[in-house]
Amino acid sequence: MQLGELEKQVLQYLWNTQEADAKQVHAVLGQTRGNSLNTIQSTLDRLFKKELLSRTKQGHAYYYRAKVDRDALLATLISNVTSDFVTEGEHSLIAAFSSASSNLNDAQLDKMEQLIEQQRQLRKGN
Amino acid sequence: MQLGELEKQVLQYLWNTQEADAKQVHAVLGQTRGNSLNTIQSTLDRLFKKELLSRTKQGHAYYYRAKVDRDALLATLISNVTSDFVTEGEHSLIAAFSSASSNLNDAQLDKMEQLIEQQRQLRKGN
DNA sequence: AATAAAAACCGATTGCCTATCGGTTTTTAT
DNA sequence: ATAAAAACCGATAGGCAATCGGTTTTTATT
Repeated sequence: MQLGELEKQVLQYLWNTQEADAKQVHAVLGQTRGNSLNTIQSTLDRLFKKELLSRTKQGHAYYYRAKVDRDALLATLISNVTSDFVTEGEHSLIAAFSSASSNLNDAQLDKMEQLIEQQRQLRKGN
Repeated sequence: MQLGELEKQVLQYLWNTQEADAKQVHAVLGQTRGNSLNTIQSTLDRLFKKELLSRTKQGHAYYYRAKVDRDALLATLISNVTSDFVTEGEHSLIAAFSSASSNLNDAQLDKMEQLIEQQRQLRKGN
């Protein structure tokens, strides 16, 4: 799944704003970029079809919300872009990590371990 | 940088084969896919221009080699696809992991930790 | 050097996707 | 019933991978 520039900006905006209709998005992004309201509408619709946004009709207009949070999107994008290079049964995030771990600094390595430990704790109860 | 299906296959092939000319690649990939030699040539050239392959003329034909290994490519791809969403100093893998860790099983969690430890060991020497 | 064969190079086409809007239809509110 | 708002439809442009035909350049042979 390929994301264009405007699509990314719309996502960013909705992560901050929770909910917005085309008009609002246009007021903020379309204005500065010089897009028409229609362009914003199309973009919202495209993101909706990609299942990245959800929408509900409130009164007259659709109100859009991010359906995935940033981290989940990152995980999806990473998975998409790496999956063809990862062998069956291997989790793409793990493969990705083993590919890129040398690019992490010590603090990031610590952070990573911390997240693992945290996840383990969560499981103890179940 | 967007990679197409054939481009990915060519890269995979060259990671295994070290070096090959268009004819060889065609014999292996083009044959089964039903591509012409020209198509393979174009693809090799495109990958060359993307700096993913290097080439040298040996005798008559160009011989291509992967210029980046799989891990480096994955790191680049991940960076490309996520860079617009991460702030300076942040690493997308960590963000992605914190979102996806709950989808990993215990063994995968162990594996992950193992990779971290391994990376730490690598650093001790430097 | 002349010629044939091989490989590289060029240019065009198709298909897919984002961006962009104009114009039309549908919905909603007054 | 009408006007305003929003949604929907369809079309165009631009970018990139895939695909090749055809031409030029290079290499090897006689």
